[in-house]
Amino acid sequence: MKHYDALKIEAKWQDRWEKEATFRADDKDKRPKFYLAEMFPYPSAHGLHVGHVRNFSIIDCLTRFYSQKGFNVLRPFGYDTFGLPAENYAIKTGISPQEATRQNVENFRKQAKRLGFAIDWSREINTSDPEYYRWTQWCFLKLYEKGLAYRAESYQWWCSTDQTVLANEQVEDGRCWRCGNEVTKRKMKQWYFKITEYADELLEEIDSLDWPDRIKTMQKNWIGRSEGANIRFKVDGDKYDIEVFTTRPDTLFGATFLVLAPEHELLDKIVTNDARAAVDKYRKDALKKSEIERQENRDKTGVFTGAYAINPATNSKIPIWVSDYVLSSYGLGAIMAVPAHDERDYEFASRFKLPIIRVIDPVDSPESSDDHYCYHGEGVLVNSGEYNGCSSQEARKKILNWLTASHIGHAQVTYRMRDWLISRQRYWGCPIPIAYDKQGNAHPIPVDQLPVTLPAITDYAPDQSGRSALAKAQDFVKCKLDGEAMLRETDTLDGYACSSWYLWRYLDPHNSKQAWSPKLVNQWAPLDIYCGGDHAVAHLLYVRFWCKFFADEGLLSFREPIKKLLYNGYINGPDGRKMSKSKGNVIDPLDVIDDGYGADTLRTYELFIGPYDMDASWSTEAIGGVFRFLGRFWSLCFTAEHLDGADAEHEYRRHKTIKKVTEDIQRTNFNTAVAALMEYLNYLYKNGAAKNDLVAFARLLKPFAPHLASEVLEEFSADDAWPTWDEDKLVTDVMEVIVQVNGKLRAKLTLAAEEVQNRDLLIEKARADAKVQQFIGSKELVKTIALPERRLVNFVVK
RNA sequence: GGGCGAGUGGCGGAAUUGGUAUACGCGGCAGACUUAAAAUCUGCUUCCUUUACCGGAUUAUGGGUUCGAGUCCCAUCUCGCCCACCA
Repeated sequence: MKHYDALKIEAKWQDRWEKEATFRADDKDKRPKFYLAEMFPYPSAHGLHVGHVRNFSIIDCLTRFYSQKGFNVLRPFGYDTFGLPAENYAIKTGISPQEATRQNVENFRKQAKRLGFAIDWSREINTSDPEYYRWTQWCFLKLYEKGLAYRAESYQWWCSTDQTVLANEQVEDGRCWRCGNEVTKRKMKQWYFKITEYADELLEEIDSLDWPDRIKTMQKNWIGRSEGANIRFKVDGDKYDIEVFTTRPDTLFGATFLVLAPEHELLDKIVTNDARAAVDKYRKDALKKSEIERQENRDKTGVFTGAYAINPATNSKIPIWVSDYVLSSYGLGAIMAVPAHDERDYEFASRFKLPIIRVIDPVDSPESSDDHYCYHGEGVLVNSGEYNGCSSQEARKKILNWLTASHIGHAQVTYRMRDWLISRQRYWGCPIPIAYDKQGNAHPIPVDQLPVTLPAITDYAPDQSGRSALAKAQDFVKCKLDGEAMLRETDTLDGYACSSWYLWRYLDPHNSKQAWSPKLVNQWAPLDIYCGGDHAVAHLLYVRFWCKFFADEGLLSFREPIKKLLYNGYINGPDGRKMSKSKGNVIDPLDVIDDGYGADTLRTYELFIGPYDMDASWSTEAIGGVFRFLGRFWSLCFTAEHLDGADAEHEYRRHKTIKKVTEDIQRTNFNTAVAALMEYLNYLYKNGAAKNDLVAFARLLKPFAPHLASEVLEEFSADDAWPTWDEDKLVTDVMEVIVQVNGKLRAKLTLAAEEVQNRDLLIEKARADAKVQQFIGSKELVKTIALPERRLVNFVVK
């Protein structure tokens, strides 16, 4: 007895697809283009996991769907290979990151091929390939040329385990995103990309994107735009001014003290001799605290600097304090404290017995306002001289005008987002193409000398120096530029730089003259659909930033790189917990295939498991249901007798399924598309199937189970063109009508179409039903709702 | 603390503009085939009452709008995610 031998079928088709390069995309094809990609994977030593399979299967389903619909589809694949795991592995084992990466990539490629994805393998890219990172370096130089890559010294997040600085996007809850270690601040000279230059555009264009609202909100929060004012306060009896940022210039009359962040540069200059010792100690302690410690203890602490400032509105002397509740990295690192209308300032003022002056009364409840020192809403100004009686909104404008006219302040927009810190004190990354002369001035490496190749070394471990292991490679460090001896930059680029432009390299992957040809990229990009389950604010913000920059450079003709984003959920272990080796709940997708289920079952199951954007738990039982489904289709095709032709009922079912599956895939409701196919198959299984039915079924199934579908289409000598439905076939002669009494279902009638269309006849038929009669009885009929188009009648009785 | 989203059988989940709640799958029960098991096939499977029919209840809880509410509105509870000393 023959049976569904998934592995045999899959080997046959994978072999054929490989030999025929079936999925190679043609740049010259004139059909409308469709460009899709998943977020390329970091090829770990563990190989593909079920999360990758879900992610790749979503894109593969859409790739095949649009391809079958006749689009010129491009779906590439690549590897994001720079990063800490390979380097840490090298430190542990001595196996070079180059070698480990080579092995991991090979394994990933082999595994991806066993899943039968419709990938154009001729476009494979790898970010640690010198031919790739040569152009990452070129991108860096482009940004440098325009002043958007710069070097500055400041306090940055430092991970003492990984011995490197981190970008703000890589610090999660005060911990390193890689190792989970608590991070602290360290003052270092570092390279940055000026992403804040594009903050407004990045914010404004979010709304135009077909992205999940969740991700859009996260990016908006991350950018965090605030409108307000910068205001200068004179330091009493000194030459210095302290400038603060506030969103509420209307509360200026209530500013009773200033607070500086511990890192503020004027702190040293204004502190009085009496206070110096206490201030120095406070600053030292604050910098030593990790972010976790700062968050755990939110009790306000602080020290008086001994100095005073002049409130420009009241001309009164107000004390200047230092406290770590003011963040050095936001605004100007200094605030005017208005304790009557800001809870943090209120807490601080209460603790240190500082004056509190109310300057805004709520409009609706002026009597009770005495108890509400911390009223932070809008209202009417009091204790504010000439502005008394003015609404707070109005006062905001008036006071800002006065500040501007008298050169004390000006309107200011501030962002929560900071510039992107890109240097890493690690070996396994793209070298920054910069060298320094004897004076320490930075010089870009000329483009014709790229790539600056990462040298092979043997000792990868970073030390406490804050420099990468590259610093020990003397042959690498020493170089000559225009005959002048220089020392190379030994920090490497954040891996996110490598992934900020790969979506364009895919479109011109073998170009040795340019990072990409604008003609080719503008032809294929922007990406029509992108899918991933991570990097909501890091990668997905950076790639938008680079897109805008290169559009300004004339190298791209679009300003947003990704039209539609699908953010897929995770797949947890059968116990509902995150899969991890230590919990012993890891499902290896290759094991699932080799157990006999095959790739078609695995892929279909992962799309059927639930809505693609929700987390799901693996079920070792439920995958059997999908295997049975595919097995039944196989046996219906290859072992059963086929009907000579399809009757009206078969045609109705077929067209209904075509419509449902087509619309569901377009709506990315993959799970219900599979359910519709199961329902159709159950029908065919019971009632027999004609060749037409099976061919249509195979075409609809192909995006989910491409091997089996190909096998069936070959058997019936049919192509894979996406089937279309005929609305006429969905209209039936007889239909079921729902009859309700007081909104409750009481009868289902089977009536001819003409009977339903005739409203009076429909009501008559419905009312004549014995069951309906029973519920209406002798009660008074108040109203009758009859909706032929909804096939529904509702009798309302009293 | 602020913002957003969600709550449907034993389980994963369906219900596209308010119109048959529980599609599809898993699990469970019964039966067929078999010496037996596996596999496969058939039927049943929201809950209560009932041998069965009939009937009643039901989409976290309470209220509202409506001929009709899982879907809309208000309140409450629970969970999830994001932000969080951002001036």
